[in-house]
Formats: sequence, C-alpha cells, structure tokens
Amino acid sequence: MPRSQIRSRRTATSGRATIYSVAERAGVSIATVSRVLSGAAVTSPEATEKVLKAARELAYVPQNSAKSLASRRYQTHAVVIGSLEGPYYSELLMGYEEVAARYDQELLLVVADRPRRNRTLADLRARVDGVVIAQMDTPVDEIAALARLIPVVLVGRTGIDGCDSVVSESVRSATELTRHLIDRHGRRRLVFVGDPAQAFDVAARHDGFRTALADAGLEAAHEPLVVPYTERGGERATDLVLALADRPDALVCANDEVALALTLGLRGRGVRVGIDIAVTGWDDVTAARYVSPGLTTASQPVREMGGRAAELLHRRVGGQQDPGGQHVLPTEVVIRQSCGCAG
Amino acid sequence: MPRSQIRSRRTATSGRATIYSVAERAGVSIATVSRVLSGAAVTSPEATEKVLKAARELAYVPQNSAKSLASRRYQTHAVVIGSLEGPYYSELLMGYEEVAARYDQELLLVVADRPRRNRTLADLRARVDGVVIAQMDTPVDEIAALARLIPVVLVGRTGIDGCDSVVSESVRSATELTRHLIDRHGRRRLVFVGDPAQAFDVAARHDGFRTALADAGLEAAHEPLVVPYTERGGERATDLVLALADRPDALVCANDEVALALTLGLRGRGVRVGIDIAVTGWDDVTAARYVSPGLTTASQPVREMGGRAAELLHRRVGGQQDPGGQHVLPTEVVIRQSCGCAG
DNA sequence: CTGAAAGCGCTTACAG
DNA sequence: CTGAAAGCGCTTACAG
Repeated sequence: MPRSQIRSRRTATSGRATIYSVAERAGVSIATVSRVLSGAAVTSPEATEKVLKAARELAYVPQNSAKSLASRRYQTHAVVIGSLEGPYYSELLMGYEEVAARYDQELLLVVADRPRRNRTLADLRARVDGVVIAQMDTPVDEIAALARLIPVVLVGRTGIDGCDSVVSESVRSATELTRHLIDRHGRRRLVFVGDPAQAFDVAARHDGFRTALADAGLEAAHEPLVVPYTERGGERATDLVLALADRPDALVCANDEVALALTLGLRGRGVRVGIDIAVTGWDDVTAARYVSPGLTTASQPVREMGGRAAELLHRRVGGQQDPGGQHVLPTEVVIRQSCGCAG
Repeated sequence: MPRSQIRSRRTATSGRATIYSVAERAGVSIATVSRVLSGAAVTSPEATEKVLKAARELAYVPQNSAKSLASRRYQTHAVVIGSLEGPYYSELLMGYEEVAARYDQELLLVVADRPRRNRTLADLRARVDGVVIAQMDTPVDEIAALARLIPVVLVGRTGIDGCDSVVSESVRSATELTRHLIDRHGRRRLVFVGDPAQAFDVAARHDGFRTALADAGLEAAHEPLVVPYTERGGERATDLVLALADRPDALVCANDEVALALTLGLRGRGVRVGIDIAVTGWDDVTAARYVSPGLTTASQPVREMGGRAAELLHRRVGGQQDPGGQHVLPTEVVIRQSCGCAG
C-alpha cells in the first residue's frame, strides 16, 4: 500500500489534524508545513500563507511527542525541588518560570524525596533537555551522574563537576549579622540555632557566625541547637535555651521559621525578645515583617536566583560548553527590632 | 538494507542505549523488551531476567517522546496556576504532587497570564493527558474549548460544562465569620474589603458577608472597598477607611494579605485593631499567626483540594466519563484576636 | 509467551 | 524554496 494511501486512511479515522492533513489541505508537502510552522527554514510567502490558513482552519497543534522524537529536543526543563513549604521555592519557581517562558521552555516540576516507581534522577535525561536542582539533600554522586548525561544547573549549592551553580552570598552576610549583635548591641553569649551538618547553606551561615565571634575574640556560648524548623521545634528550642545554665543573650537562627517560632515561644515564657535576648533569622519571609518585634534577618534574592538558573540552563542546553561556573548573588541584611534596634 | 542492519549501525553511533541495543544484548525482540519493561504483558521468567539484566547493564532508560508517540499517552498533567505569590498555590501544588506521584504522573507547571510565543491553553492537548486549572482569570470559553479536547479539572472555581471541580465552601463560612462580628462583638458598621467582581471566590465571600448582614437586619456601612492585595493596597485601604464619614467598626477582608496590610496601616495610625475596629481575613497565611493582634480568618483545605484534583483528573484520564461534578471541601473559621476576642 | 512489522507524527539531510 | 524519504524509538495488534 502506498504511503499516501496509508496516510489518508489514518487521517480519516484520527480525530485530530496532523501534519499530513494540513499538508493535504494546503496542497504542499509535510516538509513545507513543518518548515512554515517551526520557522526552521525560509518558505515562500504563498506557501507560508496556505499552510498557516490550513493549520488555522484545522486547529492544528503539532504533537509534542513526535516533535521531540524527531528533533531530539524536549523544549522542557525539569526543576527539582525539595518541597514547596515556605516562600523559598515559590519565589525560585516564579523567577525561573519568568525567564524560561521567554525561551519557550516548559517546566516539569519534580519534587525530590518522592521517588516514583523505580525512577531515579538520571531518568530525567529521557524526558527533558536540562535540569535545575534546587534541593539540598540530593546526593552529590547522583547529581554528578546526571550531569554527565545532560546539562545541570545547581541552585543554593555548589561544588559538583560540570554543573553551573547559582547561590546567594552567605558567609559574609552571616558575619555582618552576627557582628551587628556583638558590636552594636553588646551581645556576648551567642548561640547558633540550626544544624550546620544538615545542609550546605546552613553550614555557610554557621561559618559566618563563627567568623564574627572569632573576630571579636569570643566563643559560642553553646554548641548549635539542633531543632526541627517547625513551630514544635520552636517550642523545643525555647525549652533548650531556657534550660541553659548560662543563658545566651543572642540567638542566631538558621532560618526565619525557627526564629519566628522561637520568638513566639520566648514571648510566651515572658522573655522579651530584642531586650532580654536578641533573635535573628534568615530568608525574610512575609511573617518576619508582621511579628512583634519585627524579625532581623537576611534576604536572599531568590527570584533572581531562579531567573539566573533559567538563563544558565538555557545557555547550556543551547550548547555552550564552558566549565561549570559559580554565580553568587548578593544577600541583604534586614535590620528590624528583634536584634535590639529601636522600631 | 535490512532493518536489523540499519539498527545496528544506529546503535553503534548513538551514545545511549535504545530498546534495540537492549534487545540485542538480551537476545530477544524489542517487543519482549517493551513488554518486560512496561509490564504490559506477561513474559517468561527467563526473558524477564535477561531483559532486566541487559537494561541494567546498558543503563537503559526509555525515551519518553517515543513512548508517548507510540502509546498516545503522556503520563503528564498540566497544572495551570495564576502565580506563585502567597502560600495558596504552593499548598495546592504540594497536595497535587503528592497524589499525582502515586499514579506516576508528571507535573507540567504552567503559569497562566504568561502566554508563550503563540501558545494557547488548547495547545496543551498535544502535550499532556489532562489539565488542572487553578486560576481564576482564565476565560470560561477558553477552558470549555480545552475541556472538549482533554479532561479538565477546575480548582477554586466551578460551572464549566464537562469539567469536574474542587472548591472550598465559602458562603457559609463567610456568613459565620461575619455573624461572629455582629453577634459576638456587637459590630454594626461593617464594610467588605476586596473586589467581588474580580473573582469567583471573592464574590462568594461577599455573598456570605451580605447574608449575615441581612439576617441581622443590617446593611453594609459602605460599598466594598476595592484595593490591590498588596502592602501599598493596605496603605490605601487605611486611608479610605479613615476617610469615611461614618467610620466602620469592622472590616471583612477578601484575603489575609489585605487584612494584614490593613492591620499594619491602622496600627500605624493609632487605631487599635480588635478594639476600635475589627478586622478579618481569609486564607490563614503563616503571618496571620504572627501579627498582633492575631488575625481572625478562614482556612481553606488547600492541600486537600490539590490532592482531590489529582485524584479526579487521574480518574478522568483513565476513561471515567461521568459528567463533571462539584466537590466542595470544608472551610474552617479561625478565631484569633483581630475580631475582638481575647488572646 | 514471543517475534515481525506497522504505525505513532514529526524533523531534517539530500537532491533538485 | 520545495518534496520524497529516511529516521527518531517506542507500543501494540496480529499471527503463531
């Protein structure tokens, strides 16, 4: 059976328009239809017009799977995140999406730590053109393996061969924040709240904390207080803090969630935050502006980080083969009242 | 040239394993490989083992595009959202993703109002198996058109032919909230803050507000105050409220953002929220717990709504052809102090 | 239970 | 600028 006949039979049965039905209606070959619609090559004005008209009349939409199979491109990036808790990942996704849309890239949202039926990160290579990993817990070797297969951009972490990465400056800002407590507010018994061993970024904040202490000839009043970053964790942290023999006069928290919960917990126990004890956070979540006292914290340019990641990934997918670079965006220390500053 | 020869040549040049290389290594046909790997048909233990071994050794991952093209299924749903501002969409996505993962469905995140190069909603039919629309502004006819092509589930809105929808109860809760202000706190000059004409859900909240007023034989002290749901909008709302000849004694806000900003604005002008004037919100965002006074508001089961949407869409994609139904999940009124209740 | 082969609907050298 | 045709890498009747 000649091909054309096969095709007409198919077209007749199939509900939707295909490139064949468009070609037939326009009186051109499917190659011309493809060229007109994808803009991949120059086509005559007449052909262009006929194809456009036929496509419109048939409400033709190219089948994505066929397109990808033939072109070997997915026009899609995966963004791997840890969770959507809190404003961090939302902001990141917004920044990412805005830029990706400019490049007509679709966004496949992958929530890590939720392994699908025998699926691994590496499987994404048969699904998307590139991957952004914005999750802290993904094992290095798993990422490295993926990066050998397709372009990978890291957000919020760094140090994996062949990957570009986008991070916000941490150590210096954490030093600045801590120094503010020491120099400006005369705090001497400082304690870090959070687990430096758990995540890259927390480790960096802790480093900055220690640097400021060292510069001032101080030592931490206690080892880092490790609690879950939840309200219950805040309760627990409150207990821990109040149970310390030599009560700290400043708590530098790994993020706003802990700082906020701690603020509530201390307030409930009659401890005046900003006066009896200084508290700082990290991230500048919405609630940081609404608590009393307002939370002193550090603000990462999360949305810009997302946009930058999209930019970098797009470039890599486009074929740029430069070795992975690290892009550091500036963090801003936001002084409110929980450090002791006046409202 | 015989097919097998063509194939071996390809396999030789191609970097990645294909179903052909796996078949060759396992000593079976590609059909058997497909059957073993997809689990679509029973295969002998021997064949199964050989295929699994070969696939493992070659680190074979089926090409998604080829799979979709041949099977006519994408194993992917699109979730169309308006923005990622605030916790609403994040929660929704989390709930959605959790359930979708159980069904091994991928999630394509589409931010509406960001039309890609000549792309419309209807184009999604050539990209995914089904669509969840969780955006208020998408025109009804555009959605209806899409729903004629592929399964569509609505979240937060309803009333489109052939679509299932998931909403949270609004009118009754809004009535309850308003009645609380009237009956419990003796408020008489109530004003709604927000634009009922802008969105379905806000309209429903306004309906509940009016019902409570009518039940009490009252009228709104003023028409709805329409301001942007931002902090600037809160400033503006503050001005509007204070400028009213007969100052309201209660403000029922369309959402927490406005209520929060308004609380800050009023406080800044020396008005005691909860005493001089009652303020309520809607959504129960994180900051609602942290402001002083704590914000009285209503909490939607957003995560559950997302999960339910995933469930419904999966069922529809699976072929269930029942007429679109409406699923209403319960909303909870959360009493804090901004209504006048004691902390 | 298995294989040969057609078909899914595009893109893209290749030749003209 | 255009067309014929091969190829992308799978799934799935069909026959055995």
